[in-house]
Amino acid sequence: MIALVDCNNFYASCEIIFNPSIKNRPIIVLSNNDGCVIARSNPAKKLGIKMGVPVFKIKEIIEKFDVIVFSSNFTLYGDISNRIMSIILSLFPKVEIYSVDEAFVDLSLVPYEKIMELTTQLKDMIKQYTGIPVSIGISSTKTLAKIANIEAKKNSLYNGVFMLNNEQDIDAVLSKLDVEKVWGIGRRSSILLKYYGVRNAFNLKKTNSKWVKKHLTVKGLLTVKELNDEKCIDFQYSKIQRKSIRTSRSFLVEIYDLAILERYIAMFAERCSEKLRKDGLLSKKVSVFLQTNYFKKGSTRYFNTSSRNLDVPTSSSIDIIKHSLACMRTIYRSSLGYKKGGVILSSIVNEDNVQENLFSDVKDSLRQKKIMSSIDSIKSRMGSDSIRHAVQGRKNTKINKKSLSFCYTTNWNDIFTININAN
DNA sequence: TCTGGGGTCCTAGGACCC
DNA sequence: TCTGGGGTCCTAGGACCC
Repeated sequence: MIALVDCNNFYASCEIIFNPSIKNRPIIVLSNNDGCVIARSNPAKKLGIKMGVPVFKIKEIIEKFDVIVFSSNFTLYGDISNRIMSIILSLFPKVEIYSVDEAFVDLSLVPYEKIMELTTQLKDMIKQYTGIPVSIGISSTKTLAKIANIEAKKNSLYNGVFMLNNEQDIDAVLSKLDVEKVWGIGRRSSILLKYYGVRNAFNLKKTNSKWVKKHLTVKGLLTVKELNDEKCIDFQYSKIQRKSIRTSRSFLVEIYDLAILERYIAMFAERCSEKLRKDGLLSKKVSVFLQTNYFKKGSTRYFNTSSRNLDVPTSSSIDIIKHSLACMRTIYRSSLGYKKGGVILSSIVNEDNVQENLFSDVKDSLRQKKIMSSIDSIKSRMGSDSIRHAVQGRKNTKINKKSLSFCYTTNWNDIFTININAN
């Protein structure tokens, strides 16, 4: 059997840990620039606030119902996530960390009659140690465990842990589940499926394999097999090497000025190279994209990317910034205002697995390596703002976060203070 | 006024080879 | 009248995930 452990309303729950008094209030967490809703507490869901809606569209609801609004505090969520994952790993050796708030647990070594007891214990432990409520769904394949998890969340009778294990029960649950809710079936596929009368997960389970492969590719076929109790999607116990690294942002206002764009692109490029170095990786391909505001009616829709293949893989900010800026200039059109941009690194290889070029300047790359490690160590001691490339300019390229909570668990200055009054 | 960010995988079609 | 057959590799774009 496989268990899927999934945190309930994760980002909202993280905010509640340090503000217990808001536990039963409607809470939403916003994306970068405080743009749209990316997490909601249960009371907020009940108010009809949908995932992904832009804040300005629900302004009235927020005011009327006194909804509590947080900017996203990914540092906090990341740290809480790490704590939860280590609790899971302390009880179960075979775990796949699937996302910031989800993990698959391989229960193949757990005796069947012990499964409910142990998973319930895990749920209680996470709640006690971190304050985060989780739901656990158990079944024979990942896809079915996902569905069991939906059930565990939906029905409070199950007390957060639900096992889906005999065909009759499975079919009963599947026939009540909208096909779009199935893991792997997205918006596009569900439109197609519904057009052909495949409305719920049970219909999908019974759909002809050949038809599915033709219309939904092999991925769809795997999903259908998993619904039919056939394990197809393997566990990934160890972290596999990343294939791409991206840093991108929406800008608060439309940017026309090349010099300002250069600052942003340089900043993105540097972030990307820092991520590379942190993982001991090198990249051989740099891409940059720019995009105009496609929500604005009547304005030119422009999206373009430009890439460069490098002779030798690198993780040097100097190189990566240089190439990113060169790419950016080839797609920049001075008449347009840009709303979003980003840098993507791909063709990623491991540091100690490099194919050097016959003509590469080994001396220079060693020199750059030293510079980079100096910069990294200065930043780790003095803060990430302490040193920067000239092209990034002196001003901070800030994004809007009006309602940011503290980094309670990762920053000494943000640690809780308790005043005890002797009187 | 105002609409996130970071990933993965698959496929069709182009470019190339003999 | 009439123009092969069998491959590989790469990439852009689409669909999906959280």
